Amino acid sequence: MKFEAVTIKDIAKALGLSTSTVSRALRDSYEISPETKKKVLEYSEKLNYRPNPIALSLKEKRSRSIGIIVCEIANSFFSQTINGIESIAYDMGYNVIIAQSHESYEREVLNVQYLASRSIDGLLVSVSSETKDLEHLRNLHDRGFPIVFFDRVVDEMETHKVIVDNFKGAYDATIHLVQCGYRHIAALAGSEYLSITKERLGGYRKALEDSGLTYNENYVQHCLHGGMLYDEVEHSLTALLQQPQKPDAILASADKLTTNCLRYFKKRKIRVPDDVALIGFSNLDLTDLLSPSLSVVRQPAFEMGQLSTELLIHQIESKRPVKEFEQRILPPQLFIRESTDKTLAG
Amino acid sequence: MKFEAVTIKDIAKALGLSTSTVSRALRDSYEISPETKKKVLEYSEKLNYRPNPIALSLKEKRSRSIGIIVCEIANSFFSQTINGIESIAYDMGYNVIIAQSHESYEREVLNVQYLASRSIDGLLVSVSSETKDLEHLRNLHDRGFPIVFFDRVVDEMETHKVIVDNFKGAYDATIHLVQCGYRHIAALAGSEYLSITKERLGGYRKALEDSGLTYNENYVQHCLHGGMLYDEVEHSLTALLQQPQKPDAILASADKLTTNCLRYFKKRKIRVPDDVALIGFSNLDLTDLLSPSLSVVRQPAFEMGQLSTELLIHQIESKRPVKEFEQRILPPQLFIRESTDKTLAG
DNA sequence: TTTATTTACGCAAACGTTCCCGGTATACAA
DNA sequence: TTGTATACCGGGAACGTTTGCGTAAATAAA
Repeated sequence: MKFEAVTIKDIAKALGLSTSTVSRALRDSYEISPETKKKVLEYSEKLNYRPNPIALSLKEKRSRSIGIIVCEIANSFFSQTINGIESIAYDMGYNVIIAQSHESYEREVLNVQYLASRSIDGLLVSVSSETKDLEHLRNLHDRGFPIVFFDRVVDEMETHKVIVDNFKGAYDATIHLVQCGYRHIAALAGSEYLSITKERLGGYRKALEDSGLTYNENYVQHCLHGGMLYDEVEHSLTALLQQPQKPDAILASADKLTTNCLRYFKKRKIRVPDDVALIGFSNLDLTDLLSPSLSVVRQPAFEMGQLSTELLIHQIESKRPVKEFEQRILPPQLFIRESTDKTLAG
Repeated sequence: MKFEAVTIKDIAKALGLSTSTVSRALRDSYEISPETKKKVLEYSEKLNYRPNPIALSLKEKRSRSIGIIVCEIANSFFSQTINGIESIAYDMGYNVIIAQSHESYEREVLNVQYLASRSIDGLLVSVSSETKDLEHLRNLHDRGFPIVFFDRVVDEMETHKVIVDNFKGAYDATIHLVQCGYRHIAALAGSEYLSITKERLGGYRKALEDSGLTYNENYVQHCLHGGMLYDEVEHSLTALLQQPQKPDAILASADKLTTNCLRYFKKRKIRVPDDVALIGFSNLDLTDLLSPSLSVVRQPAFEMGQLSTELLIHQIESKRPVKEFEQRILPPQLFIRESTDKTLAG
């Protein structure tokens, strides 16, 4: 089932020219006479000639395509980020190949290897929640391969990084809870390996301390798979609610964590915010339609995608090795809705 | 900024062998002695040799990658489908390249051209809601290029197609509304060009007739962009609610249509289902958490992705041109929740 | 010992493209 | 006539890989 495309050879043969002449005519070289150019252009137009990017990639050792590795595209934050990435890549003439790790370290490694061997020119990465060993990426990075991290970055590698101010996001959310009168604020966090988890917990803790509340480590639960598995969330929440002093508010630090939290409460007929308040990091477009509507910390996902891609392509196209790396920190946005604010409840 | 990978030549030179010998040793050819094989294997292991897929693609005229064209990945149905596609493609050793049309015909054409020139082996397509001209796809298809349509298929082309029983889905949903006592059932439909729109409206109409209700074309509104634009939905709903006899129930025939419908009602403080009931096609994972929880027709998205991919890869790997095409129809599933059933309302 | 067969490897072409290094023909000045 | 630009074009290598064919040496069969 082959699909024969027309090549430069076909054109050359048909026109009685050499491939070099046809190639040059197509690229409008000064060495080719106007008549020949015209003939070649017309004929290749007629046959709908398209240069073979595979052959070009092989020759030029670059493919004008970049790889993206995320945990899930079925996640509002990441699909919005991908849209941002695409918009820039498209403008700059790059193609985008998306791979999902599904929060599995093993899949992430396989994807990195695949994409690298596939001659992509650069990589945009948000690591999986299982990832602690970075050999698969460091390997590439050490050899000068352009990598940009976004959202879930890693401290151990010197590259461009684009993140949101997670500390501030969690801090503001926690302060908001305190201002609403909650005093027993628990945190439902993602994988301990992730940078975002540490930063968000940092903001949470600082806000408690600044508010004169004591930080209680029994009030912090981790879900290794970032809320992807409902059972994990259920287990963590059950643990939290079994504390001697039941928490009256919860800060969930990831999209799926937040929604699965809500699902748990609905299942157990726990009223939000009356029995327990809930605020979470989320980029869902539907938070206003949920019951109750969700207070969230929202990230500028589209912009993060755009910015990361600009940094990456800039590095790819740089003549000399890039040694100075930037870390861009974007502001999160706080949205207050019914799940924390009793006065809003309908 | 080049990234030099180790090639078969490097290995050959280092070991004093020819490239052919190394190549054969790596593929475990019977023509190579065990000792040579061992040497080659060990050395290439040490250097972490990876065959260059670009070179392979050029030689074999196939890239072991397939293209996907959907309108949006930030859409539950499509991201679930993509997961299904990926799962099969991964098992069969294929890589997947995703492109989004964002419901734009122009973007769709560009994507098709890009992917085709990129030497993909086959294409999985769900057309944009603007698409009526199919030249960009027919062109490829006529030359024997494997294309499989899913969900949004087109009648005009003879290929494998995987769809859900849209007629039945809409029929069942409408019958359900009738059984709940609604008598003035309107339909909020997607683009008129789409197969799914026609089929779903067909089911809606038949159900009305079978129930002794008259079909009223003023009760049918189309949104060209399938609900992507809130204003479009608002406009359509306003038109529906301005009918002399206001509808008491609405069947929305796409994901975004359904959620934007709910958003409209919430904004206007129209109570669901008391003022108007709502049921829609949707693959959201959060329909149970919405306020009110949504009655939906759900599609087996993951399975559709799997099935489409199996058909596509089968065609790609078929020795002789495939002339007999299958149309697979999967059953939709009806979920009854608060938005239509007053007895469930909390 | 001669001939046939097997074993183990190298050579070179091919995939589509670009580009360096030539070459030839015409025109014009010396 | 010779020299020398200029304009235009072709040959062939290279990118990394596979594979058909050729062939030397070693072994088996005669």
